Parts: sequence; structure tokens; C-alpha cells
Amino acid sequence: MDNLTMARLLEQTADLLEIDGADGFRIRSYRNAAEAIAQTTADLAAICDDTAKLLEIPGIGKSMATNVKALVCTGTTPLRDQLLAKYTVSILELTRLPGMGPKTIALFWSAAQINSIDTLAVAIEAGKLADLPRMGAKQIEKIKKGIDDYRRSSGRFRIDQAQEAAEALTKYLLSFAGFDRVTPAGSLRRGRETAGDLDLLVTGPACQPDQTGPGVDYVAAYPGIADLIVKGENKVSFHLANGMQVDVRLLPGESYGAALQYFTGSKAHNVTLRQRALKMGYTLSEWSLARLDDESVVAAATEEEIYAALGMDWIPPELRENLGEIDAAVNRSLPRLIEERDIRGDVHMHTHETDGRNSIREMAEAAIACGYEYIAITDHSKALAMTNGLDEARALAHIQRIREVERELEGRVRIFTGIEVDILADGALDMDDEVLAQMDVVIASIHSRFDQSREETTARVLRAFENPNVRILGHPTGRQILRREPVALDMALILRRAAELGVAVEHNASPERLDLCDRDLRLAKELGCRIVINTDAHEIRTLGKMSFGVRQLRRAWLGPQDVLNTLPAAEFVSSLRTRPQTTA
DNA sequence: GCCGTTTTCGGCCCGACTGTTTTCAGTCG
Repeated sequence: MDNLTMARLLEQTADLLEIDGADGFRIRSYRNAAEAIAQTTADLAAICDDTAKLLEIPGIGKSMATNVKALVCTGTTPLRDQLLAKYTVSILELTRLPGMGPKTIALFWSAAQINSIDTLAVAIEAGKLADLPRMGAKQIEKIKKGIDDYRRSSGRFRIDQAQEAAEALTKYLLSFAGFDRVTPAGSLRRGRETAGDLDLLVTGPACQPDQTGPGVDYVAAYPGIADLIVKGENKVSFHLANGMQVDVRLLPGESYGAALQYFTGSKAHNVTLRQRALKMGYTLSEWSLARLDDESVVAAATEEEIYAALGMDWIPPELRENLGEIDAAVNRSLPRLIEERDIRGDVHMHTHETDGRNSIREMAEAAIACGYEYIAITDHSKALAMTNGLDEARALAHIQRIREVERELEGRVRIFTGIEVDILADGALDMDDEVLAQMDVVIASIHSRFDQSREETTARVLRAFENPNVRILGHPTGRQILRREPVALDMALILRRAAELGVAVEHNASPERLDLCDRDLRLAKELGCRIVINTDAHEIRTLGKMSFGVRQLRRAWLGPQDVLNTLPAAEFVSSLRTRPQTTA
């Protein structure tokens, strides 16, 4: 069982405990443990017999360690089985409906044996809920609508979709005279790979207390609103047509920093920060950091002031996941994180020779416009027939054209020759070695047979590594965010072997992939792997999407020294895997 | 159920909004 599955089962147990009316702190400890397990780079299935190692993970105590062992050995825990026997697993989907919390679910279950969205829908139609306490016509209408929405939408959105929505809204909001600053908070600001909703903070003269009426009305008049959820004094919530929920908050400038800090999260980061505030005699809210004794404000206008007053450096939003960043900020030892301008080259892109849309020359010109010193042209190999992948003869001709374009551009950009060669189902590469040996950048990627077992896929990748021409493992898990699950891989084993051989692993910055994910990137660094970040652009427009990947690298605590393509061209090539000298 | 710079017992983060309950519970973030 992998860590994420384990985390999901513990999270599920917490939900069931909550419906069951268990002690709130016990519930929280299950959630904390789930979070810790989802984030750790240790492979719990591998170390589950080593209780001491389990206890090293913050949030895992004696009885949670027992739970972990039970999950690995039996796939469940006694407590979970007991709760599921009472409620059935389908009751959990009720928590996905807006306005349905554990108390309401428990009420419905005890009053009408409702344990799924379907039985809830039937009960509403039969009018069974009308007599229950706190169930007025509005409440029931809200639940009905929630069921319809749930059945239509998946709930989460890719980060680029969230950003696009944020940019459109920001433009609209800034055209109102009383607003002068709009900042996205939440998952988008932290650079997560998906967002469940969009949080926008707004400040300006129209956001002063008791004067927010016109501003709120303006927000609520946004033409993109599909339906309005909440319209309060300083908050407007609504859905966009694609189902994305947006929360817009109007805030006075003097508490903007406190609000930005609060609504950026993560929740776990904020909880830890607040505990620290309390120990220091302060209380931290979305309005201010204030003294506990006389309630006087210590800091509120900027995040920098608040973190400084708490005795620590300002923490970049990407790190705010309660994974050690608070201690590091207190000790003044936060890392210098990589920035987009550190990236000197993009070495994974396609042209119209296969499934790209632009020529070598067009891609190169666009890369120059991005400020890159070098690129690599890495079209597909023949196994990807639908992309018109290259066979050996075409690949050799392509190399010649790449060199010609490089000469034409007269030193304005270095263009490496390359290929994204398929790793076939058995781990062999889809191109002759003597052709691969002529290329600067050979990226090996999986594009087929995603259904193989963990053992098969791991062996497949390890066999590909044995080919000395392989210099980079492309989009290692093959996942497509919200569309296709990652392939099953023994990631620690793969990364350890890559580190030994000097094979670099790619972070594919395309917002559809973001592969490796942040957690595996941290593991890669721990294991001494070299990392390369690429856009995998198929047209000039997507060359500009490097920033989505950079945010994932930052989330993994990576600095420029951890990423090969922050190096100048010559050093970049010489730090790729060195091939054995050919004897011929 | 976890944890320890006052604690191995007794703590464990804070406020807005909604609906319906005339004083507040539940949900959400």
C-alpha cells in the first residue's frame, strides 16, 4: 500500500469518527497523521515494522503506528472496519455536498437512515427531511442544488485554469475605482498543482469597514458568475460557469497582510503559526497579530511585519505546508529557492516534424524571446505513430536541420540535438543506439502500457537506465493531472538508481503534468538526483509555461544549485550523464 | 490520539456567514 492510499484511509476514518460524534481532538489526530503520511518522503510500507522510524514522523504516535502496520498488512484498521460496518462507505460522499457537515449527516442518518447521495435525493423528494430540526425550505433547497452541482462537476481544477480565472477576475475588479489591489491567496498563491476554489483578496478605499456596499455590489455583478452563493459585508462567493468556486474578500489596507497570511494557508501552517503566537503572548487572526493581554495590534498591514514580529523570516508561500518551514524561518535557515530567471535553457520541446506545431526556427526564436541561452529539440520516436514519430533515418536528417538552424541564428542561442525516445513495454528503447549516441540530449519517456504492475514498470525503467545513451528520464510517472493517474513505480528505487548512474530526472513543467510532483522532487533531492525542468512545449505559446513548474520546484525546497538547466550551456552538457568512451 | 521551553496530564487556532433557534448551532475556510 502506498502512502497516499494510507493517508486517504486515515482521512476517511476521521470523517467517519466525526459523523459518529467522536472526540474532536482524536479526530484531528487522525487528520494530522493522514497529512503527515501524505507528505513524508519515507515509504511507510517498507518501514512499517520499524516502530522507531514511524514514531519519528511528527503526528504519528504509538497507536497511529499500529494503524499504519494494520493498513500495510490488512489494507484496513479495526476501527475503520467497525465504522464502515455501521455507516457504509457511501455515507462519506455526503461530506462533499456544501452545507453538509458531520452533524447534519449524523442527523439524517439517525432520522432517516440516509447513507449516500442517492438515498438523500430520494428522501428529499419524499419530503422526509422537512420535519427535522433546523431544516427549513431554504436549507433543503440548498442541499438539492448541491446534489445537482456535485453530479455535474469534479470539484478540483488545474492550477493554470485557476490562474486564468484569477487573471480575468483581477482585470474586472481593478476597473472599479474603489479597488486598487487584488491578490490571489490560497492554493494558487502556494503554487499547488490543483485548486479547489479561488480566493481573491481586494483592498482599496471601497474596502473600508461600513463602506463596502458598492464594492460588494460590483463584485457580485461580475459577468462570469453562474450563481451567487454568499454576499456578505466583506465577502462575495460564487460559482463560475465551469463550476469553480470563487471567494472574493474586501479588506481594509491596515489588515491586508494578516488577511493575506491567513487566506494563503495552508491550514496546517496557520495552525502551527497561531500556536507559536499564543506561546509568545499574541493571538493571530485574519485581522491582525495582537497582544493577548491588552488586545493592542502588533502587526497587520504586511506579511513581513507579522512574520518578523513572530521572530522569523518571511516564508515564501510555496513552502507554507508545515513541513519544517517554520523552524527554518525561526533559525534564519530558509533556503534560497529557485526562480524562473535562474533557468537558462529548456531542453524538452517538439516541432512540426512530429506532433509540435512550429518549426525548429520558430521554437528557437521564441526561446530567445524567453531569454534562454540554450534549448534542445526533442521530437518523438517512431513508436508514437500518432505523432508521426521519427525513425532512425528521419532522426539523423532532423539532427542536420537542427544544426543548420543553430548556424543560421549565429550564436544567439545554443540548440542541442535530441530526442524523446519511447521506453517500450519491456524497457528497450525505440531507436538504435548508434543514432542515439549522436544526440546531445536523449530523454527516455513512457507513453504506453500505463497498466503494467508496479514491478513491471519499475523494471522497465531500470532497464532503460542501463542504456548509456539515456541522459534524462522524461515525465517519470506519466500522470496527467485530473485525467490520468501516475503509473505505479517504486519511486525511491528508480531515483536511487538514477542518482547512481547520473541520469537526470525531469520535472515536466506543463501544467497538465507537473511530473515529478513536489513530494517526489523532495525525495529526488534527498537521494542526490540531478533534476532538469522542461516545458515539453508543443508550440511557441507553451514555451512560456515554465513558471508553473518552477513553483513545484520551490514547493520541493529546491534552489538553483539543485537544477541542471540553471547552468550555462557548456556546463549543462558536461554535467549530464557521461557516456562510456566508445572503443570503436 | 498526540505531545512536552511551565505539562507524562491536560491541553490542543480563529472569525464570518447563514438560516432559523429570539441568542446560537453548524459549516466553512
